[in-house]
Amino acid sequence: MTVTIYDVAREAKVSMATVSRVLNGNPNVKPETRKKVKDVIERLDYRPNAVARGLASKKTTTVGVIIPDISNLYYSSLARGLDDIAEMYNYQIIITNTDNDPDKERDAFLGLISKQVDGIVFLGGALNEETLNDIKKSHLPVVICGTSEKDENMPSVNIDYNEAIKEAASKFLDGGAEQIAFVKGSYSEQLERHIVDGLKTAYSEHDRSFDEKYILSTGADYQSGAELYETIRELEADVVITMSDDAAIGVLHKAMDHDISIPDQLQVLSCSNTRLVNMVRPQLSSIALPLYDIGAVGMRLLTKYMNEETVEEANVILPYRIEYRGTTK
Amino acid sequence: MTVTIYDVAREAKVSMATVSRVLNGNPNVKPETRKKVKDVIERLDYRPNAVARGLASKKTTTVGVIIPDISNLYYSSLARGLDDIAEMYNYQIIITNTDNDPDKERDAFLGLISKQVDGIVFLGGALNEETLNDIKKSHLPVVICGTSEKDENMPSVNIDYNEAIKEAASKFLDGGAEQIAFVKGSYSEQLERHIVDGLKTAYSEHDRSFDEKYILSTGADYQSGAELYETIRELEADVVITMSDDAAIGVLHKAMDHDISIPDQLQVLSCSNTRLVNMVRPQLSSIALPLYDIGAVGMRLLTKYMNEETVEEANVILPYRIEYRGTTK
DNA sequence: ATGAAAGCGCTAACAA
DNA sequence: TTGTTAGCGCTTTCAT
Repeated sequence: MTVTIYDVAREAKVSMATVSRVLNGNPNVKPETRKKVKDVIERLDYRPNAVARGLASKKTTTVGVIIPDISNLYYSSLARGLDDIAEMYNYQIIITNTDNDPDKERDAFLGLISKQVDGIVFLGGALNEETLNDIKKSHLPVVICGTSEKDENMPSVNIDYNEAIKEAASKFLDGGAEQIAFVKGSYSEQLERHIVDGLKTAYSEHDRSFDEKYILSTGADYQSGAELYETIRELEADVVITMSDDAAIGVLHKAMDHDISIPDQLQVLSCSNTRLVNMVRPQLSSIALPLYDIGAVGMRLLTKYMNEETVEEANVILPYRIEYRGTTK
Repeated sequence: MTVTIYDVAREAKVSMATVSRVLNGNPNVKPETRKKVKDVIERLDYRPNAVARGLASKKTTTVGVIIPDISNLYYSSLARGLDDIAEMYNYQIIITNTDNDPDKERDAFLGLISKQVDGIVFLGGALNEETLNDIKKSHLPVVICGTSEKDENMPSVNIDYNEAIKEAASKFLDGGAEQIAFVKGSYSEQLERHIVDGLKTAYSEHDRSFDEKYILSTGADYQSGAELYETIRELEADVVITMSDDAAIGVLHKAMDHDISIPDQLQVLSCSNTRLVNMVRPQLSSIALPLYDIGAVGMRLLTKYMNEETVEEANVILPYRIEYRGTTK
């Protein structure tokens, strides 16, 4: 049979309360009692049952992670940052993939609730309205990483997309770019709005106006990018900015297949900077999002909420860098 | 306050036992009672507390996943397959990264045990001896995916590495290759042995013998591959087989930087076939491991153990394909 | 078909 | 400093 706190108490000739105290580092235990108990714990190879603990204390030391697709480098990089910090604070993470499907998202959320997680991190993708309401009703600590939701009043970690895109677009425009096309993935509307705003600002600062027909919509994968190339050519854009690295590489390769010279005839900039960027030739220019850090900071932020520490800033903005490589002039 | 099974019982004017029965689909409930209870559940928006359930039933419907690094495409592809099947069977997964560090691995395992997971999947990497013993002692269902451990008597899902490498090597040798170098990552010794066996068999079938100095050791990342190129050149190998796609691409790019013509002067074959293979030019030839399927089948296998179904074959071998693309003749 | 009651293994008042 | 005891919210015999 499995050894319980009761066995330890009996062997150490103390009450289970005392064992519980040494387990939880409660200072109100005489050092010699503590030692005695620890010895028995060691001898019996006793390990506390986290489930029982969770039931009694209403804390499970697990946090739920809702993520579109863990096999996507963008999200898994965020997730890795999360997990490292979670581990540091002795939390474990339950991951659920949603493919950005609202139904799956909701199921994931309800599943996590029933598992009594202490908090939830929402990674990337679009948070749908209904889930958002569920979250609010649950009164659970929630942090959103790498995306924005509609009313931006939930704790979050991001970069300043608006500013990043503005900076990039300005530079292209300064360099004489004719027309910038922007390829969005399946991100949140809010995030998209920031980006379009950035684009518009850059244009207007150059006394031009950005036509929304240059906003292209597609999947975040290589194939989607490749398929989009035709549209880009028809639009006669000479710069493409994409959300995902994969899509950027799809565009890039397709363009090269058409003997378009990169970056002279077409410049490509992605917005992720996963390690894919170094694996193509020419190397992909990219807005470097500190993905790992976003995840890590997000988890740290969540621990603050879970421990009811005071949080100075609920909406953390992390710095970005624009890495100009071979696909830009 | 949160609504409990007791509230439902009271409102429905039945005992909590009956509520529990309808919750668990126990047939011994009069249809009209069932309906009454279900109505109340709906009305109160009652959701069972999985922690309490876990404590009472000794089943948590969560499985632990021990993985070297979730931000690695190889592992995250496995993980995605896992999670999809887990979801299908109503399990949730707790993921812990180990970086192949034995200490982290052990901590991860102990953490999962204390969380009372119903089973564990070990994904890739090397399973260290001590953890292996812990696992055996725990009597928990465990499945190993995408790697082999020493005594191959644990349930596992893999491809036939030996055969795959033999086939690939034979083809190179048939094509007049002078010397094949093999680049291993940080995989299990057992797996490595299969691969070296395959290599040796291929050589001996060509009346040659494989010299172990052509086995190169490095990390699984791009940079490691790039750094290895020098060694490969010194060894005068004209074929490189690597475990990871990243490393292969590193070798590839470095070789191209040295104006080595691919595949004429150097052929490169990786062993993963993650979606990176299409993102380099020339496209990377690769032994296609059905990563998603390995994860999915592994999870399915685990559910069988957890439900105490009979398992016909504990060591599943999935088919592989060799995709010859631009980096091989 | 339904209910009563005893746990599951722990935490957290409250007493002492 | 330590022990007693009452739960936490559910499942699961055992009666009825």
